[in-house]
Amino acid sequence: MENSTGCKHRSLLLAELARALQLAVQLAAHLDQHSPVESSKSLASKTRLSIEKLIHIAGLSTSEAQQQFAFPTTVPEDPLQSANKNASAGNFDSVFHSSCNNLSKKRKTLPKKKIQVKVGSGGVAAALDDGYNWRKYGNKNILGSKHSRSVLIFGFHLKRSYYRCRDRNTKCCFATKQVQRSDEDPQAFDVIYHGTHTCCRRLPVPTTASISEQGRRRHQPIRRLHNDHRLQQQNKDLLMDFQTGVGLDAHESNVAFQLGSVTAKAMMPESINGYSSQPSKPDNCCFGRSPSTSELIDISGSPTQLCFSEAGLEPLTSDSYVSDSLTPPNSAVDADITLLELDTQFGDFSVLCSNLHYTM
DNA sequence: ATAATTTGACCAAG
DNA sequence: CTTGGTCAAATTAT
Repeated sequence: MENSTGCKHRSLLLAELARALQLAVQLAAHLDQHSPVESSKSLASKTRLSIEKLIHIAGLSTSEAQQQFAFPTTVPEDPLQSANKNASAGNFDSVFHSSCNNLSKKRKTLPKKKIQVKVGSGGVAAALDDGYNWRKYGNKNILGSKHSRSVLIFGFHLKRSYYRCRDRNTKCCFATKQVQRSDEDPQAFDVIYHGTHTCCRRLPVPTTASISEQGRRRHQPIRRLHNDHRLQQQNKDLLMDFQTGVGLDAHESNVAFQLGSVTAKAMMPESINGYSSQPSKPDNCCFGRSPSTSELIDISGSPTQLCFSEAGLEPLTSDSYVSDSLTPPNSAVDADITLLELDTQFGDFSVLCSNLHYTM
């Protein structure tokens, strides 16, 4: 029984993969032939939707996939809209709505929507911002995570956070979501939606494509979220959690930590804390001390990449990009290097991206 | 003062 | 007995 369900799930994935590939090929052909912009846009949009659907299917258990994709023509425009559409198809939230008012501490066994968001240059909070107003009402330590080892190294436990719609009382909006770091990808977050919103969205939803777009624009000027102090606060909190996790505090200057397979060892300048938790200062001024010259370096602006290596901590500019600036001064040294990317202007941070091994 | 988040307790499902 | 989901008091931020 489970085998046949699993096969169907796999078939669903493969069929959608083939469709995504076909769309991508068509799009490439359109671009080569200088076809009308509108048709290219349309193809690009279809491709994006197909990929979003793939991500969604991949995130579902086999039974959920069967349940939710009984109507395979339903292509989600975005995670939340998809939830709404399935609801209108009577396949997702009719079930939920029939019992959503039965609020209790009972474990939820109702249908849910799971998506995965990657942290882009906009930071964690921006990546998790789906345009709705959520209120956190609890969190739990996650047990049995694949990353529990890294988590223990960090000295804290991975948590799942529980959010409910802020319009719960005013508009009887019983949508909830859970957020936790992905087991597969430490840079990604799993977001599980329960129920649909009866309230209105605050902002356009950042689609998976736009999230990728944010990633692509990593080195471009950012003109967003200036007035969203709550997002900035969330970013700051997440950063503080991270700092606590790796043992960074105002008095510590040495750090060695591991995130998954990524290891970093560094002598931290005392002013490392100046790199962070300073969002939205009027002049966005952030300084770090160069390990080689002891000069104060202005790393204001966003995003800033700092290279942790045994040589110390150095800011990277877009001019001196990874391949150049991470070349170890002494080629005989084995270096585990990671990048800590800090969006100092907004207090965003993300730990990225590579396990750059130099063995020469 | 008010709003938002954190945290431990509680209850039910597995 | 363990774990998931929620509540509500306490704490923290604005």
